[in-house]
Amino acid sequence: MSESTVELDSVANILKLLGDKTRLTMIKILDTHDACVCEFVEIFKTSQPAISQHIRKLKDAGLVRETRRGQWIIYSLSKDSPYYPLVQDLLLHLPNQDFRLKELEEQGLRISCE
Amino acid sequence: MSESTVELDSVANILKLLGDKTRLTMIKILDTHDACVCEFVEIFKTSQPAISQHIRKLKDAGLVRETRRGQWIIYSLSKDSPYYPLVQDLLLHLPNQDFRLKELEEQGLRISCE
DNA sequence: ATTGAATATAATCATTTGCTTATATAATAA
DNA sequence: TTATTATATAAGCAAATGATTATATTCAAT
Repeated sequence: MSESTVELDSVANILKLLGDKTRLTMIKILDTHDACVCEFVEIFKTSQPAISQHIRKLKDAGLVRETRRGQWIIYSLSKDSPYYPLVQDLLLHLPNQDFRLKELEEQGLRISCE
Repeated sequence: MSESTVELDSVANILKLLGDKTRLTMIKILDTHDACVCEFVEIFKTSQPAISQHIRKLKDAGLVRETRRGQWIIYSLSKDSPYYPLVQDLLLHLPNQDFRLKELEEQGLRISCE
């Protein structure tokens, strides 16, 4: 069969991880654009530590990987995760979140990280 | 497009709900077989109130519906839920759980509810 | 009517979660 | 070297979660 199944317990963990509005939105955004912590801070109007902690969970689960670029750390979806296919299927059911990055650009806050 | 997207917040809630080993297994089982509380009690080797409370959450979210049959209440997937397509996609990534019902039958515990 | 079986609900409690504040680290710029 | 910016980490705390025990409800059988 073409569907790759994974351990049920692991899937439950992934779903718990994505069962959070902030993290789910992050992943949806990262599906189309890499981003840094400071951008998420703006988008979610919350504290930097809060964002860092969300990101760490996603990173610990292997869903996201980081690349340092100067003083910024750019986060992106880790496409080689065994859960990537599952996550992709999930994201199809979510409305596009590009408007959030658009808002940032209008405020001139997106460029600040590049 | 053919994909039906739903509110991101609602999806986060559904994922949180399914981000629990017990509930996720329940849904996977219900995808192929209706079941009653007493069967889940046997399968998960946990207390009856614990199972009832899990079921209530699934019911409150509209993922599951109940049908009384004598003294038993039979639970089944609610296929008209707006989240049914999402759930179906999810379940494809999970290993089959039929062995759990098979074990029940071998112990003669499945028939007890019919 | 009474008993028993299946299920639900309520109260309680320990654990987990997600935030906050405060502080540390790492890279850049002056 | 010192200051600044981006990010991480730690500690503390309130709220949410999932179990347990005890009790209520509902239907069936006697």
